[in-house]
Amino acid sequence: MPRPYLRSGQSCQLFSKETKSPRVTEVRTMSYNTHEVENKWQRTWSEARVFEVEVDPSKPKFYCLEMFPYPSGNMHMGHVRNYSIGDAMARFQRMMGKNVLYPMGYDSFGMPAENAAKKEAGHPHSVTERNIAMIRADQERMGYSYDWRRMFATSTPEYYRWNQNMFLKFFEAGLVERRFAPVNWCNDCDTVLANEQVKNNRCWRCGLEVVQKDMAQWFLRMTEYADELLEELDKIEFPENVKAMQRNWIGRSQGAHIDFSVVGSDSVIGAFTTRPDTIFGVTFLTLSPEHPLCEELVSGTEYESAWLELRNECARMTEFERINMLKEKKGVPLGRFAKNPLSGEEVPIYAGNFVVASYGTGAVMAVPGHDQRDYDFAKKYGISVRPVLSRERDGEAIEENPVFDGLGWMINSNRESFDGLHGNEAKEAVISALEAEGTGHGTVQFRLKDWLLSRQRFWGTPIPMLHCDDCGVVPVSLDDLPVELPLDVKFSWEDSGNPLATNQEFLEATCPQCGKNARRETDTMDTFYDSSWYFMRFADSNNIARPFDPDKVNYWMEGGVDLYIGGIEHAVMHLLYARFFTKATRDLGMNLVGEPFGRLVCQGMLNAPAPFCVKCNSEYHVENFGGDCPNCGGKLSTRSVKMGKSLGNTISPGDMISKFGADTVRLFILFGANPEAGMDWSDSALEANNRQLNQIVDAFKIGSNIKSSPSDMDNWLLARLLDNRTRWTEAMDDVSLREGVMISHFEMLSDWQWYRRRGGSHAPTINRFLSSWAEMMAPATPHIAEEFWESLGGLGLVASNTLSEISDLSVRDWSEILASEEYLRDLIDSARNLKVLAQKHSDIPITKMVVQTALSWKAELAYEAVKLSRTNFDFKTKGQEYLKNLKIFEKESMRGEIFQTWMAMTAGSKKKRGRVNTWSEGQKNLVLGHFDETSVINKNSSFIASSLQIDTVVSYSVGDGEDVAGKAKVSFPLEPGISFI
RNA sequence: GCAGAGGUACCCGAGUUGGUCAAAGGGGCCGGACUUAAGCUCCGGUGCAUAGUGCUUCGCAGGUUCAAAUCCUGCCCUCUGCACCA
Repeated sequence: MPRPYLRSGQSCQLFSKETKSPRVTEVRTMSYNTHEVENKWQRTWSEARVFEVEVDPSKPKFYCLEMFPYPSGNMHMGHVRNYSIGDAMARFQRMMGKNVLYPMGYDSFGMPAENAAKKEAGHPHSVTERNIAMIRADQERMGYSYDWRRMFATSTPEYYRWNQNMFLKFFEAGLVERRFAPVNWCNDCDTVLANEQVKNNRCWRCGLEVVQKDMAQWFLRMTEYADELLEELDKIEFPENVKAMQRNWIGRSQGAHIDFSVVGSDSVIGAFTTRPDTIFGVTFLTLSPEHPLCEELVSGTEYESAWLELRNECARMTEFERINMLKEKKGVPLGRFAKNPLSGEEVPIYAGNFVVASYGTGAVMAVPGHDQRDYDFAKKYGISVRPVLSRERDGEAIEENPVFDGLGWMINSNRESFDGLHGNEAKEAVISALEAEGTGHGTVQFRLKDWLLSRQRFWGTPIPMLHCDDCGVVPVSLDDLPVELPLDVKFSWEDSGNPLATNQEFLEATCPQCGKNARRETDTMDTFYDSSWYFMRFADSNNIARPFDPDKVNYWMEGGVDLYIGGIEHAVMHLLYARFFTKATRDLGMNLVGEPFGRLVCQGMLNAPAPFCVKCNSEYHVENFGGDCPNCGGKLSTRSVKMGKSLGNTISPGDMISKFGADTVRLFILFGANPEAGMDWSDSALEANNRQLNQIVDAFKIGSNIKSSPSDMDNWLLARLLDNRTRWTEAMDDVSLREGVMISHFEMLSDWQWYRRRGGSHAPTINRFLSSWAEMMAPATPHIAEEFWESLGGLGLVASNTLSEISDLSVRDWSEILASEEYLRDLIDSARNLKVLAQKHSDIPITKMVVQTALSWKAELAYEAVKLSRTNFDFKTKGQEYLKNLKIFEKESMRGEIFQTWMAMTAGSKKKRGRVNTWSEGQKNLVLGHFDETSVINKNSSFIASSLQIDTVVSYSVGDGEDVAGKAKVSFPLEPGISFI
């Protein structure tokens, strides 16, 4: 049973306040008081608590989440786009009857708060609190439907105590490690960085060049999960580029670890290679200049100084120099030799600037015969080249440049049984031989490193560990959590480093093992740790006994977050950490799911115009608009580039809301581009969307004040409603928001306008149409939709209702009324074009249109053709035979014309397909139903006449009147001959 | 160099299981209606031709097909990520 969706006897008061102004009554477009409307509904929603949800196993759940923001002050347009997408989907899924979890929180630990605190000599805590209040107010102003009860900030002890709690559990499980390691250090930020946070050897945050330091650091053993992280990428619904980036980052490569013993020494050089099948082609080894063995090998020899020079050069090089220098491969001999474990050959050892210390073992077995880089190196230093793979079976291995680096057949092995093996078989044979002789083994190498977790910063989660002189490194006991950050800390530019390190009160602790004094760890956690599990906390935000209740998490997280929306910049870091974390907590028994995110949508860039110099190919700050290029003095043009502070081409959401209202901003954002696509900011497009919204307001105003009289158009309107809503539901379900909004905010309006133009005016139909329309508008423009809903007397709130039932419409066959209207539209369209042409042949203005519809035998033929086409009749082979047996075909004089018509209907010509293939279902129904074109045209003659701006329209079947302008011959079923007088 | 995404009319942008595609929608521009007047709203136009179903077009060049924006091959260009990764 369809749910009743209207209260009876409602009078319409839609925006009656607006009509007070005498000016407005003249203006045909209604505008509305956005602030009043938006405030009113935001208040109503909040009071009715419609967005508050709880676990309810009887309903399907939908977890809609946006990457929570770092609170840096006011909300910016990128946020607006992110949340407008999420909110539309959350609201849509609620309408679809889902139990929707849609939370918001703040990722509030991090460096910027420290810097701000220094600037104003305050505390990061107060800076953060203030910023959270600002961004939250902005979010509320946009009307986002969050369950605010679940809100939290990660910088509160209520949250970060669970960071610590889980850290200790990871520690117990052996996932935490403290070790000395060469780390990436940023002088500006005064802290180490994880590998993921170094971009082109620069700090991801401040851009300063990263230097290497050796320090004791805390690691999370993410590499334990490397395989699973890689393999499950195939199963999850991430965009391809994100998957590619993660695969790239994890960088699994399969190969062999091979030990080369150093001649005249006990040392062994382990090398990783993906091509063990080329082992017989090794003619030298290359170590990274930093390799510890280098020093040992050259110490006290004539080679020492050259090596030292190379090592120092590599160590002090800036990034720019390094890139430049690496165009040239450079190396020095170390004066020693290593023994190839399979061939027994002794090959020279080099140090090379191109060998990366941190990848693999920092040593490369060089095969110049089959590796381009090794080949170039060998040629430069006069080292021999030995090809050991052939392109063909039983072929030769030849030295060539560029080298052959594909898989081939082994040859020139100086041991039995290897020659003739190919590709993977060859690799396996070599590995088995190495394993049998204890000189190597098959192995997998990852580019992914363990997660370097510790930061030497204040504003983060304190790592809950203690340093005891007697017991060493000891975990804080679970009962002593949280280890809180002290609030009585002053920040200033003079003090560099971590204030925790000098805070006596914080530092002093008691060792839980021996009871003596201990020193607290002063490193805090990388803030990516905070965001690696926040989505699970949202399932149970206010739990004070544990991070989250497993039952709640398992309900909400089943299959992962259903829709996760955020920026592509987190493709590797956040998304990889969170995936790892979820698997780790799963293995601790805290949750069932292993992959945190189901469908991931990465919103596109938001661009805005900025001055641009074509010649210099660079963009400038907006203050240069109208001026000349600061670089070359040439004329500046405009280009759309990513919105950002550096160019000043930002748009303030607050200003836009004040000017046009939240609904217009949301409509613009959603209509401007699909979520994944980049989008350009345009003031004129924003204004156009505002006009569109005002037109809709106008439609509702007219629609609820109508004199009622039924007509055929009512069925048409309901048919359009059914079609639109079906397509809308599909589009929205697929997160194709642009398409969804196009239907709900554009096509619905133009259908409404056509209905009105055609004289539609029936209150029950209109009510039905408008109330469904109000629902369809709710995800994108919720405030105005709610206003419409109320004015129509709808029950409850659109925000909490499920979509009203329209299945009663779908049982009816609307194709004929749709086709008939389409016929009329097409007729007017072609007549309009023809009229222009006809006018050229006439000296006096055209006043009359004559429409000659096709003769009945043509309609009969069409009927036969359509009927046959429904049975998958093969017109090509059997069509002519069928035609010849028809009664009409008996008239010999007409056979030529009949044949032509039949062919046009069925087989078509080379260039045009037969009508049975091109007619829509509705058109076919018209043909089958013996659609009376003449009477439809005559019935609508005055409408057609006014559309075409002529006086009279007459229609008759060919032969029933004068053949004006000889148009009888072109008449065809559904394509009448049209002439103008 | 490797990987991923792309190149559609003045602009943005849909369309890519081949056919109803001269190609949705929006912006801009143009015309008409309404109006004292519009920056509002409504109707229409916006490749060329034409009293009609014709021609040319979807980065460039070929190919498959009765039929290509859509499929295949090669090339050019743009964006993004990774990069002496062994």
